[in-house]
Amino acid sequence: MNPSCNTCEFKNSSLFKNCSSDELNHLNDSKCFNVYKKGQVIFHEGNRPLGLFCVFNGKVKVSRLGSDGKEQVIRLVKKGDTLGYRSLIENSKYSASAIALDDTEACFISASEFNHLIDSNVKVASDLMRMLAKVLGDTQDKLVHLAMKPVRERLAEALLLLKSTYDDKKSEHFSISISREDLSSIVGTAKETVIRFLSEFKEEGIVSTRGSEITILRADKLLQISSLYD
Amino acid sequence: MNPSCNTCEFKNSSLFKNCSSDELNHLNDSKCFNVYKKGQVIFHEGNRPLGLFCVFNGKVKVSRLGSDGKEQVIRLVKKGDTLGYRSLIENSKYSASAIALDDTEACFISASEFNHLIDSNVKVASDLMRMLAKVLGDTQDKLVHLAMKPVRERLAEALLLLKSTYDDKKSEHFSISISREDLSSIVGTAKETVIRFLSEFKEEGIVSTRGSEITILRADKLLQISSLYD
DNA sequence: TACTTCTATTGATAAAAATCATTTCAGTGG
DNA sequence: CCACTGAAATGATTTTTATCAATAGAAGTA
Repeated sequence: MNPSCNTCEFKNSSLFKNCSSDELNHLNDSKCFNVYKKGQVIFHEGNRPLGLFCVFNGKVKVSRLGSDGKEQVIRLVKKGDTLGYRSLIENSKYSASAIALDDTEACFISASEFNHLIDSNVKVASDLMRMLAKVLGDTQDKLVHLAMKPVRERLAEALLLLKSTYDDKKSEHFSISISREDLSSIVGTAKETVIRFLSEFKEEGIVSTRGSEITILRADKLLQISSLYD
Repeated sequence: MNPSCNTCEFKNSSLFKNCSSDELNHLNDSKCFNVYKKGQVIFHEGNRPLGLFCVFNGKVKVSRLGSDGKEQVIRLVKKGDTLGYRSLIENSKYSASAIALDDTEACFISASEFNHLIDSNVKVASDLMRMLAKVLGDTQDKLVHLAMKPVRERLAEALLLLKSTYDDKKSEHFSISISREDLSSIVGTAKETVIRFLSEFKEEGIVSTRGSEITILRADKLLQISSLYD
């Protein structure tokens, strides 16, 4: 159950891929394995970070809440991803919350452990820097698309993002169970608006739904729709 | 005219504040001082970065263009700021263009020089990392506000951003000459929409305009307007 | 099974913003 | 100084999206 860093599935792909065996053992001794139920808060906006999370399994949304209760998803996190490093680096409070979209397991690594690691292993530090640069680029993309694309195209893009993030190629068509509320928070629009365009997609045979589960039948068409403005 | 790194105004505040005198001399020998006219492109979306820019004077917008010709400003850059580092770190093409909003002077530092510096001086690397984290945070803020706030509030925010970025406290009221087109690209809306709300602000005595010059008379009111939803 | 509750869906309407058209204004060059 | 040009400003209209209201459907529970 509690995975060991030295045999972890993500040993060669995570932020810690350039750690030595010793460093991994050390991480393993100090880390703390946590389980979160769907909907549970992993960390909360405004709190001070005590360390970072390495997601072992599940799905997580990083999002911010407006005073009117509206939510905007900033990032989707999947297994193997690191979570909560930005505030840690900046030494500031969390500016967003992380909430499990599914039952999720994550290892917690303390701030001191993490800081020690990036101070002592230049490769990890430079991987971290590249990761930051990549996430910054992704966020800029989001910003530009939010400003320039209409909802229909952003919805197509969001569905493709869900697919590219969470598809583990186990079945012919990618399916995901996601509330319309969450989906609208990714797209940056109202729940009803998402539902309407989703219904359009259904009529066009691009997706199908059963309850809250959405199945993508024609990713090619979604790609076409999403990139009308690119 | 051509400033020396060792006596540069931004020696103690730039990304290079933790360089040794030797390192600064080395930077100085290899750097290249450039002058850009207002409206001139400093680097262009899609090109490969050859180095980074350290802005010595002027104002720069970093923005992306949609296929429909619409522009979205991602970041405003002022003197003392570094420009074009994200693509360099990611080793990818520029995802946005940098365009001078005013006559601008900037020093160009080659990629190899820069990479050598961050490999050899851990402090510079960690400052760079913190800078990335900060810019990422700012971009996430932008994203959330774009998704949640109506135009009137985003315009108030944009005016405050211009003030906080470019005000050098030389006069009682901050003034800036900016085209309505550029302003609307910062806010993420249409030119006419910006003009309408700007007219409202004028009627309310919050700003005044003369041609393309905007003067902020009541920053406090702008703050109030911009944070209705925070 | 019947009931309860939550969520998805659809419809009607209102609000916000974009677009198109026109007029006014400021700066530029003869 | 005046004509010219491009940008700012305003008005009218359309499009897009949000909001409010009601219905239908799924999932869990007694």
